[in-house]
Amino acid sequence: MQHRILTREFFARECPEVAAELVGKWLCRRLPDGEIRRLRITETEAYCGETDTACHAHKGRTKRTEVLYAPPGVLYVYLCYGIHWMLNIVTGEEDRPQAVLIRACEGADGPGKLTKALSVTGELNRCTLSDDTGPLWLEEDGLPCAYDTAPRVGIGYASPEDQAKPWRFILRT
DNA sequence: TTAGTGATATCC
DNA sequence: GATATCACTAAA
Repeated sequence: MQHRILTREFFARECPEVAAELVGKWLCRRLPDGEIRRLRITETEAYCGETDTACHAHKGRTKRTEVLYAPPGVLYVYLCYGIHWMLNIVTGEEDRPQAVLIRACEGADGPGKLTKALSVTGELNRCTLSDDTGPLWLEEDGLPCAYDTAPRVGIGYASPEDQAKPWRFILRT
């Protein structure tokens, strides 16, 4: 099976669309020691713009959320609860704060475990997704895959309408 | 169910 | 400067 590396164009669309299509793709990471690890994405969530009260950027641009306004294909990595790194990929046009949270991969259930398994830390924040010579990239295998949708989790602070949005995408196995 | 953990945002 | 919050996990 020929794998194709996802390019910038893939991420230059509305984030629910990108989040849905990322399910079943391969997250590829070159570890600091040079070892390459590839994991299939099983779960994503979309965080979509200033109008989405669940999105970090819904209150506007700050030092932390600035990276969400970057061009598509940029990584947004931040620390949660002082322990866990969260891995996001910026989508949509530049100046539109949208991102897809990679919630889980095959063999790494949960966003904190995922970044631990791939040695993803704040060092990768603001990095641009690259090809297979860089620290992190994505591949597709061309196989169609089915997914289920569900409301997002852990966003109790968002408005009821935004909490109800089916912007969580889970690989159907 | 709850403790742990530290950056960020929001208040003095 | 201080403190309240947080897109989580592991241990019990």
